[in-house]
Amino acid sequence: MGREEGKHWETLGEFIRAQRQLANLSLRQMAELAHVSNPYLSQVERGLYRPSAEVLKGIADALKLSAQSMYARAGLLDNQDEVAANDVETAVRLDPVLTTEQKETLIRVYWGLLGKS
Amino acid sequence: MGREEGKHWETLGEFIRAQRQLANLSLRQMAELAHVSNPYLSQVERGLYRPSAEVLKGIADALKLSAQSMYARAGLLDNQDEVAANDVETAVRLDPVLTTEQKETLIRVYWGLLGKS
DNA sequence: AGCGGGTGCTTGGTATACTTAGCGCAGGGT
DNA sequence: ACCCTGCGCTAAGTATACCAAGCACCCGCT
Repeated sequence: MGREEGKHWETLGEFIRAQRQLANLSLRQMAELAHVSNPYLSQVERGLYRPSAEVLKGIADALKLSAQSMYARAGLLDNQDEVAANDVETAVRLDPVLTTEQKETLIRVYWGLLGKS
Repeated sequence: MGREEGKHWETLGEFIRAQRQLANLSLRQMAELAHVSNPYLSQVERGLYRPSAEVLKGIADALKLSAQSMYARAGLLDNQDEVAANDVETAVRLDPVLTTEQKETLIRVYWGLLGKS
């Protein structure tokens, strides 16, 4: 009844699925990593269920991203400045693997996406 | 099977109860603030249940604590790798401006530069 | 004596998170 | 052809988070 929150959940599922495919993981592989069953993960990805925080953390671990960003995505962490203030640009510049030119192009792409010139 | 995690839950309940009494709130008062029933809050405080993240956030709000410290207390946030998470991927994922698809493409470009498939 | 309103706790039920077994389909070897 | 292995999804069940109603007790009032 009364519980009518935002629609974070649908987009959360899409987000998880996108990240999983980005990591080239199958449902079952990731389900095992996240310590959940594969059908359940499937339903979570399609927005049928809102996973508990434990599961969310497992998923975050499996995807190797911070639990914080997961919670933020799920709308469980409203305080946006609690989420680290690491912006894309500095992260790119700090990357130990990329060459300088690669960093430039990547940042250029980023700026392009932002619409900045 | 072997889901044998730490005993954060018992101490979490004690913690919540202590904070509640510190704020001079009765069970029912705080239950209303946290949008849960008072019997349930009672049981949470005595460690009978492990509350979901939503409830945890409600409690944190009611106690005017950061949800983050609540999750940390509940063992849902491994504080170690949270600090070190300034690689490019997570930075992109945390970006507040980009859309999900844009993040995907950007990460794909990044992976491409790295030579990973 | 009785009320009325406060406290925290127990009980029984409902909603939903989560699992195990199994379906149907696609691609690769024999 | 036929198996095998992998994919994602469905169906049906179990476990548990969560709630509404009510109990027992205490304290201040009349």
